[in-house]
Amino acid sequence: MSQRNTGVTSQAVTAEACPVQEVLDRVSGKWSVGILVAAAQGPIRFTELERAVTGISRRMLTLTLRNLERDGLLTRTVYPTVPPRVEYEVTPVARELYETLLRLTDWAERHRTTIHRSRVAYDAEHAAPA
Amino acid sequence: MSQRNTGVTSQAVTAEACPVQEVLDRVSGKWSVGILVAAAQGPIRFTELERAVTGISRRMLTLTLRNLERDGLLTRTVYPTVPPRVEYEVTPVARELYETLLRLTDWAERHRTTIHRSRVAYDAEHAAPA
DNA sequence: CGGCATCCACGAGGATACTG
DNA sequence: CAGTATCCTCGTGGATGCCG
Repeated sequence: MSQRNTGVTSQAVTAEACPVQEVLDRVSGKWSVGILVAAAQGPIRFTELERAVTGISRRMLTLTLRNLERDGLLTRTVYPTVPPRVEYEVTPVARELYETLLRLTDWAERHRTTIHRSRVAYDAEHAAPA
Repeated sequence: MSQRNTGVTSQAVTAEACPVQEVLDRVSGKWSVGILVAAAQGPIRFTELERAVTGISRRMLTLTLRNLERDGLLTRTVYPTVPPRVEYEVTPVARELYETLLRLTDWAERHRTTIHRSRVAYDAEHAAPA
């Protein structure tokens, strides 16, 4: 997820998969969702985001913020005060996305243990053939 | 286990984001969804998948397949016939995931033009300050 | 047919430092 | 405070070749 997406390898995966892929590409990048979630609570400042999204670097925060803004998922408001103050806020579109993301969360939570068990079983069967 | 992991880089982003991130990580990798969609139609063979998921390499197909199988999203059935025959089939859990993925598709389609316009506007305003 | 192993290219993203 | 710029690492995934 860079400002200049040179590697747009996403082509026609499957007729039905295209739109999904599109969303996934937009939401991917490991930080987008975190930022979206943090901003979903209400207007939030740059530094606040930096602290809210654990582990993100200044660079990636800026980059991801720009992308989200570009896609119309976040609005950027600059207050020309002496200590600069910038606030980010999710748009209605992003809020809708957030809602559907919640479905995914739900799915993840419901099957978390099942998946985990599946992994353990798989690993046991494939890493310890003895 | 000298293989490289396709896209399982789960981390702690934000308390609320964790589960989402977990799903996203599992579904990311650019091929998982395509494979899931192709397999959702019913049992499908390796070569069929290779053709169904446009642009995927043999390597990535195998890798992603393994990950999906490991997570219990796909079942792998080997028929010990003379020309080897392996069939992959989505599990109920994966089918549920597929359903929620459809919500995302819906979101993407509903806001596709909006987002596209937002991008154009953003680019116009930021790349051509004149 | 259905893989796995190897080599390699590229770009996402971390660390660090500087600025308005 | 809110970025921007630069360097560098390393994971992701493409290409190719061999094997059961």
